[in-house]
Amino acid sequence: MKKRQERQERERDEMRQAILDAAGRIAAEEGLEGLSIRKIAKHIEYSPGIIYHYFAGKEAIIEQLLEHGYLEMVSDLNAVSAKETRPELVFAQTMRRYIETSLADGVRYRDIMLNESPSVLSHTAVLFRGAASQREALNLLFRLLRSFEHLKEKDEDDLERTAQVIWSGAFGLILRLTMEKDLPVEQKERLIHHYLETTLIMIGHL
Amino acid sequence: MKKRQERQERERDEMRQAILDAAGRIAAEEGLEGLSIRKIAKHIEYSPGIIYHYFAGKEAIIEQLLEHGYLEMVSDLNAVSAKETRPELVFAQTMRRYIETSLADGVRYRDIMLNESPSVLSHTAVLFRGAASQREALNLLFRLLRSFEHLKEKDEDDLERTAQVIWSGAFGLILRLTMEKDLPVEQKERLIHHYLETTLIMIGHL
DNA sequence: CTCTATACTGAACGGTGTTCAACATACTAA
DNA sequence: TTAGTATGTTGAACACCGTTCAGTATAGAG
Repeated sequence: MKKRQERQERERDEMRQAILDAAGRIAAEEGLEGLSIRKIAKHIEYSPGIIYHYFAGKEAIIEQLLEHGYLEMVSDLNAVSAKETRPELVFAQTMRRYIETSLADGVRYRDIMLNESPSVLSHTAVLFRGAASQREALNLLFRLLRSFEHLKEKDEDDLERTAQVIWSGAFGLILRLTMEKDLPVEQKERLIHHYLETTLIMIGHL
Repeated sequence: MKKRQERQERERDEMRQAILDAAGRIAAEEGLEGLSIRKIAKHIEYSPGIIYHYFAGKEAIIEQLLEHGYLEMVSDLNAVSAKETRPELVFAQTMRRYIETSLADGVRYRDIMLNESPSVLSHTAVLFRGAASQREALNLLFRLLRSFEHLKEKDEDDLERTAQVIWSGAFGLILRLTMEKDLPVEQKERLIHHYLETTLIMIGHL
């Protein structure tokens, strides 16, 4: 009978999830750098040591946390691009959503705590590590590019690199906008707009 | 007589510099996250407490460290752009240098220590905070753009935003290249090339 | 020769991630 | 049913960390 094994595994997963949930709540409230093993332990009402039976260490927990958040976001982006059909609009809307969601998350992680630079740093990390599981997002963008009429036959590798360049651009833009946190909303908007516009110009002339 | 005051001030500066030097050496050897007040203290053969007579805290030291490195780099870029005159070439060479120097720094900070993700994080921080004192770099890029014949009369704000978008793109590209550390050199090269090319296409059609 | 400002120490506070011997409990095999 | 093993769990300990601060030494001013 392997019922036991199943249940054991399920319980293990539940514990892992409980740890991740606690970690998520703490990170949301205090920022990533406010997250500590001991706090998680207190939250789930166990002793700190136990966490190492379920995760290799703090890093592993953070990694899981960020990966989850990031994948959630990408699936969100996919939903957007299903509604519209004109390539330029799909592109613009998707990228805009990506940028805005990232910024919103940034505020969530940053403004809650008064602490200045370490949190900025942690936000950078969020984006950064998110990007590590980013193939999916890149694929999305790749498909987006393919949907442009004049890129239908373009060389695969070239298009892939173009996608990377565009993605990197958005990535950098988000960092800059996060950084200059006191930039008026209106000016942020203009920067995003400009980014989308110039990128579309570029796409148009490939 | 204020000779005394002068000397006192000089000594103060020397101590500050000694602290920064020690911090720099440690950061170069162990990465930014390996840097600690206590290690600095040991390095300069003083007790940890004294450091707080010269700096507000660890953050302040790191800030100084990064700002210094970043400014050095920008002045380096200026030197490059003085030699060549054709706008496209100046642009390409400057951006390439920026990217490559950043990557080289990345390796210095990362590969020396085996430790995986925290150092990646710290590298991100290097670029990120560097960017905080980045007006200078942006100005450089702005002037670069102005040197293109067809942009001579372009709207100031528009060009400024274009510069920001381009800069952000490079920024993001560097992060991506740092991230995927195992990418073959040749492929990195192709990505950089592609970035420069597409960006130039974009500039050409503004 | 006091006095005061500055430099400096070293212990302490309250954290951190991580490890590990020991114990408890649940389940299997005899 | 019982002995034995695998798993879950604890709590103390280790070796760090940034930061503060009472107290001491030292050097220059009056």
